[in-house]
Amino acid sequence: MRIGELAESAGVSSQTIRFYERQGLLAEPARGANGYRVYEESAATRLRFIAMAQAAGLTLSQIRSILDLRDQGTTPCQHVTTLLDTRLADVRTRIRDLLTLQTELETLLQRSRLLDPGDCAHQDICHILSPSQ
Amino acid sequence: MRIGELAESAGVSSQTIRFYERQGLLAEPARGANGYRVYEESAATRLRFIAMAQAAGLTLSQIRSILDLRDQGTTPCQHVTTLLDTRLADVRTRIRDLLTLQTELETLLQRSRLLDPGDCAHQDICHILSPSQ
DNA sequence: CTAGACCTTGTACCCTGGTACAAGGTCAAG
DNA sequence: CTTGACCTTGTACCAGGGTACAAGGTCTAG
Repeated sequence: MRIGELAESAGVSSQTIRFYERQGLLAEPARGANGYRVYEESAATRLRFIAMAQAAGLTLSQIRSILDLRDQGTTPCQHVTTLLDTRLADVRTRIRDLLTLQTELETLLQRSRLLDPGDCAHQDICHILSPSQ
Repeated sequence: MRIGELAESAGVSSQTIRFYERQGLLAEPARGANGYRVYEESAATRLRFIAMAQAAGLTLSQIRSILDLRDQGTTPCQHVTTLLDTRLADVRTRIRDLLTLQTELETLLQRSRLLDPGDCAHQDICHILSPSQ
């Protein structure tokens, strides 16, 4: 399988595959007589794994750490669990922060409906976003 | 007021103030005989506004667009309202996405508790993150 | 034999909001 | 007169996940 076919089957670009290779996510593949990269089916599996892990919100370097364990022959399940746990905590924190921000934005927008732009003083820049809550 | 004092009073670093100046968020201030930047009180107001707008989730370039209107003598309220409206929609979308991700992560972690690492096959890389949901 | 679709490498760039460092100038206190 | 805290400019760098482009090689169909 050449890089373009692999890219096609994984739904990424050839450039992305070379990028992943540089990042250590994909091993350097065999080369044909012409110097073209020649991939085995396992590369497609690996790309699918990367996509799954990205969808779970892991970074490429975290994903690499998983793949490194696997390549060393270690079952990475415990590490994966730890990463997902940490990620879940981050997501929960982020959700809380965004809910707070949502409320804040709603308050500001309500204020904007009540305030008259004609009253917006120069020194405040804009009275919607002013310290006097 | 010199840059260090302004920075202190605004809770940012001197470097950040120079960065904002380069980004067009702060006008170039007057200079003392020694070449030092000399700020008026209005610079502190402006920095406070920037901090407020950042807390509302606006980007520096959006904040600059608000400040530009104000500097041209236009009341920026309508523009601010539009930006906050758009931002609120983004925040809501982001919250929905994160809630979906949270559920997904919980599902994966539950799966990790049920699966035996000893069963994790090499070709899957890790069975927790495997396509067979 | 040539067009065009593919492949190679290397390098630079995108965004965002800064941070870090170098090499030098200025000023007040001791 | 020196030390240390401050200031100046310019430049480069960080994460994260790629994308873009240049300049060239290769292969296949017509």
